[in-house]
Amino acid sequence: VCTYNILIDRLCKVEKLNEAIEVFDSMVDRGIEPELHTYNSLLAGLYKANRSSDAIKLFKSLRHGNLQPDVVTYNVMISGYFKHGEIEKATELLREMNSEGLKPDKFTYTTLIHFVSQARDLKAAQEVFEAIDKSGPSPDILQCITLMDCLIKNGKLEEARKLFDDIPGKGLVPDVVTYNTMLDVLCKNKKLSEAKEWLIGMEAKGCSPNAFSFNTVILGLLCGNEVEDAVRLLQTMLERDFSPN
RNA sequence: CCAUUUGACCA
Repeated sequence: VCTYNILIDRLCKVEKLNEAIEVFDSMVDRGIEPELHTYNSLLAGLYKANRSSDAIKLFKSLRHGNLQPDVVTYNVMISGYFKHGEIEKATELLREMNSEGLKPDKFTYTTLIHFVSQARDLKAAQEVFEAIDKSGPSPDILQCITLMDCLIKNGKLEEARKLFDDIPGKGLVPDVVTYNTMLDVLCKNKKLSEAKEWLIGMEAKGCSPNAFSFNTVILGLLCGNEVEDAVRLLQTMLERDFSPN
């Protein structure tokens, strides 16, 4: 069974979905019970291939079987619905998961914030965030980032900065992505020199920049006509085996 | 010490 799970998962990742399904079927034919992981992998694969109807079918067959969907299963389904704009279905699933006594976890929350931020519903995003802040376990760093991103996209750059300053106060440590998000803020704000300082500063704090960091700053420099610096950064980037974009 | 599944940042 382990072998099958790995196989199916790998096939999904390589986007050889049909083969994954074949393997899945042959598993069933042999009387091997797929476990929840198997379903979850397959569901995620189906959504990546935009085959939501198949995913829904699979989800239903799972529930009619003797397996209980777990939080992961719901998360996959919910984000899948969101991606296809089926908001009502997604919220319906949320309710359902509550009634089954399953608690939304940080993945669920991040998905929620992400979605409302895409809908440019800043208020809703902040509400979700505050709800998490109060009720649940301390907000995940990803939730802060997602909210920051939402603020940026709505032009509230200063608030995004403020949120960043709050992060250490919540007992969270800014990670690479947090820095990347801030770099993005600074570039969009035309604070290029600050962005460059941050790029150096984050490294000094033991947080090595990744390809995203470089891409963000290089792009910012180019927009600000600081081509020379951009080129210099590009070279640094190549020295570190990052591929430019 | 290690099998597999879901969320975030540039483009």
